Amino acid sequence: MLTTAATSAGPAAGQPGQAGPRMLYLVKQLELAVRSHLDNLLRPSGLTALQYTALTVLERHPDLSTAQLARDSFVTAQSMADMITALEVRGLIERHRDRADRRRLVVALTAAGRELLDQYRDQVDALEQQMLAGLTKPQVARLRRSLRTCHGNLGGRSRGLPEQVGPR
Amino acid sequence: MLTTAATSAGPAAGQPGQAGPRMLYLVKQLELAVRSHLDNLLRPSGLTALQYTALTVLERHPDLSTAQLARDSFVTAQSMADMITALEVRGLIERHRDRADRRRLVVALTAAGRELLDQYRDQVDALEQQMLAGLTKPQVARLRRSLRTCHGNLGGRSRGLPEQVGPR
DNA sequence: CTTATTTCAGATGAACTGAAATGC
DNA sequence: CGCATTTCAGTTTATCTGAAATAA
Repeated sequence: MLTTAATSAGPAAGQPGQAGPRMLYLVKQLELAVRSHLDNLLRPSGLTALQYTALTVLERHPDLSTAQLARDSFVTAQSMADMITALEVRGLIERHRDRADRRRLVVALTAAGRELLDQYRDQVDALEQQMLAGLTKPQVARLRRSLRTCHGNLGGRSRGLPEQVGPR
Repeated sequence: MLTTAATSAGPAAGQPGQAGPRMLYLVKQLELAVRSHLDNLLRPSGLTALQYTALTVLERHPDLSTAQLARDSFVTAQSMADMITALEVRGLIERHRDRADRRRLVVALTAAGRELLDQYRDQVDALEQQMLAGLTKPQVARLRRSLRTCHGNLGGRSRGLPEQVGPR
């Protein structure tokens, strides 16, 4: 009853000074639900939620390197490289050397990649609307700001910070 | 630049009617950061964030079955059973048959499991405080309510709903 | 008989570690 | 030379699928 834990104090809550489940837990539960729905929705495409997310990031920010993507997703460069390779094999992205720094293999969407995103945009929008049902526009705006604040507080800007040192 | 995607409109944001990154994405990014910090914090214990979370759920709700835990975590019963077995081998939980329904193997914390939770409670509290830095008490309360609403909107109550049918 | 729970056995995929090659 | 990026090779771990046993 992970869910029930989130909706009642519970008879065994013996810890002092703790009112309800942790915020950390609520975040985790929500993300679990989101990923599950998103995976179901994307199943026909053969993409995982993580791969889809990577594509949307590349849509907003072309010409990122694999290493940059990896840092921001809290995975190793190798893991991200595997995922990127899978997307490349499917023809959804292409890689080419950065002229300025020829170490870097920058990644960009292909036309097929953009088409796939277009194909699922409405369904993903609908999922987001389902999630936010019952919240007013100002409430959504506040939620957005709070999520960003929390992310920033945990070192979310990442860029260049070692910070995530150990293995997962 | 997953993170940068969250903090700027981005030059390649060509989709109409979309202001900034999706809420789905912000939730994912925050959870990613939380899990990473939590895994780092728990590394000395040898527990993953998922295992730790399962222990806290059992602390609030003793005598849940493995199948119940699995449903609420959006994993198969087998996956959860593996994880529970690992915790049992370490002596952190124990299993016994439910008298009322002898199919069920209910799970409960052992004294060692409770000790481990006590040992990490302060550090996890501190992580939560770090995440919420800069938010006022009312803001935190609103965030909590919104997270619960979103979770509920995605079928978060689970109990008895098939709903999550397919494989992940 | 049907259903839920648990367990066994095997397969798969995603992530990791370590080391090497390339280029700044 | 030191550092970042990418890639190669091998391993581990977590999860899944399918099938069977138990009990309501």
